[in-house]
Amino acid sequence: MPSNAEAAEIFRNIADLLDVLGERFKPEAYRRAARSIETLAEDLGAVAARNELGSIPGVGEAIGEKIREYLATGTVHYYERLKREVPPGVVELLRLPGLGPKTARRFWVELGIEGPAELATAIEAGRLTGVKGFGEKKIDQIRLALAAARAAPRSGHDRAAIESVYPVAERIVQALRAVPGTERAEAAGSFRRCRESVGDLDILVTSTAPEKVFDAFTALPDVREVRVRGPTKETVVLASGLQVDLRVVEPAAFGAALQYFTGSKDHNVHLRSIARARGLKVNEYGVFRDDERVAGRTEEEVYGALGLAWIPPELREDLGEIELAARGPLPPLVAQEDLVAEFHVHLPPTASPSDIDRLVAEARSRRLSFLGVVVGEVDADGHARSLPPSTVRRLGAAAVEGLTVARAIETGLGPRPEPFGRLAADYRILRPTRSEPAAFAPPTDRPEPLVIAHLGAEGTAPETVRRWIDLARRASASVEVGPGPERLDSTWARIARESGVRLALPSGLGLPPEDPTVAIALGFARRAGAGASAILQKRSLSARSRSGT
DNA sequence: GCCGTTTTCGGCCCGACTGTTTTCAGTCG
Repeated sequence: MPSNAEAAEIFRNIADLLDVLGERFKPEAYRRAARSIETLAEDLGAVAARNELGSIPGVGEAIGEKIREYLATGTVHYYERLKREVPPGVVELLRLPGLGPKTARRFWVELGIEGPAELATAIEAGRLTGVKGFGEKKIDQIRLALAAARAAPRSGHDRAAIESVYPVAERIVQALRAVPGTERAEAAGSFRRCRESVGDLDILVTSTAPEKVFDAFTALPDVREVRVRGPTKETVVLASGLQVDLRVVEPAAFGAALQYFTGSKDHNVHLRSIARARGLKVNEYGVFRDDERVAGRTEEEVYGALGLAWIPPELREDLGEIELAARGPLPPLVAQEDLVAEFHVHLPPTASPSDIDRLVAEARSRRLSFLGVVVGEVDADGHARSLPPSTVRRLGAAAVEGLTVARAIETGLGPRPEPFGRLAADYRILRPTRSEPAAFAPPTDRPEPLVIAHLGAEGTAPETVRRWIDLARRASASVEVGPGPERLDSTWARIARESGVRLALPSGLGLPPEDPTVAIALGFARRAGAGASAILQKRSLSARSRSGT
């Protein structure tokens, strides 16, 4: 079964092999294609069927042909040939930190070393001593890297889920903001772009006393190792294994540095080619014409100097956003202040009328205009439970000026469960079940589903998710987006949005202020290119009731 | 191998840091 992920993996492996073979530009070309394919919101097969492989950034004639070969046969001849040319162990050498293609190639060609085990033996036998370019420190470094790789064979390439990085980023940024001399401190990189997973955490600081910032950074409680420390950057590894890069720049360069360290790589490369075309140079210190800095203090300035509108970080993947920004300001993406409706709140079965009062009070203080509370649900075993009748009654009378209060039931597909027969509900939250593949038709019973939740539940096949999104479209329902295994990530959110399905985002009601769920859900929706109109709102509901029943 | 307000050929982002070098190569992001 061909998959985008496997195709990307093949092209990445081809890049590594070409690297070891000493190719100059092809490896990056294959990696670029791999990155594009990975973030594609659609199956390669579907794109190929429309004859549109060439529209994928970084995919041209040659790679397009290899994709078609892969889709048809499951393999790529070119890849198989390269694998026969290079011993597998030589590619493994590339995984060692500090050891790149040039060195791996030298080991292989000059010393006949064909893998990590042979390299270790060679070092212990003193075969590297006296070889040009290998001093004592370098050899020690390699020995340590080999030992680390033996102890944890697959570490170093793991990416952390963004929700787990949030508290870490928050803590570090706060700590650095507290350092005397710090003017600004921000997390950048894929974290700021709100990617689902984060490889390294990038932190950017402007300060009048950089040394103090580096000292505070090194002294953070969970720093396990300092990997690099220079006058403008430092890299540490936390106890969790997360690598954190810190850069300190002068305030006049903050915008340029933030832009640069937010990436993505492809986005930045594209920006620079535009700069060159205009006789400009972009780096992390600013936009320069000859030696004169023409922009740098803010990101808006940097984009402006290149003739572009500012681009939200979540869109910076070089997937067409730059071309859009060249034509004028981008349409606004959904923002925190658009999240004025909460459609999916659970209360414990023991909830009392006064719990309702508290919930309503919180909804008002958050300026929500809609509050939907689950009053009855069917759990995974088919057992139904509902809130006490007195609580439900209180809910019915809870609406206040400016706040609509609604009752929801949450069920799987199929006939409405009997226990809810007399329970008045305003809408239904549908929870997909994997065991109902034949039932992909819009339910006709009332109330109709408004939200499809828990869709990303672990183990759900992509094809099934696709069918649920299609069901949502036909039923005019929305799908939940956000972090965690039970909501959809930004790639799926984009697929949903592009097929006209609204996205349901949490409002944060009932969550502590430091909980990142809302920020991440918002980030995913923004990555999907969603504006406020793509989000399920109170008015989406009123529009439905007017046109329906 | 890709790509084009610099190009259909000839480029391919740019700088920091480390180690090994007396001026640079390799790696990394």
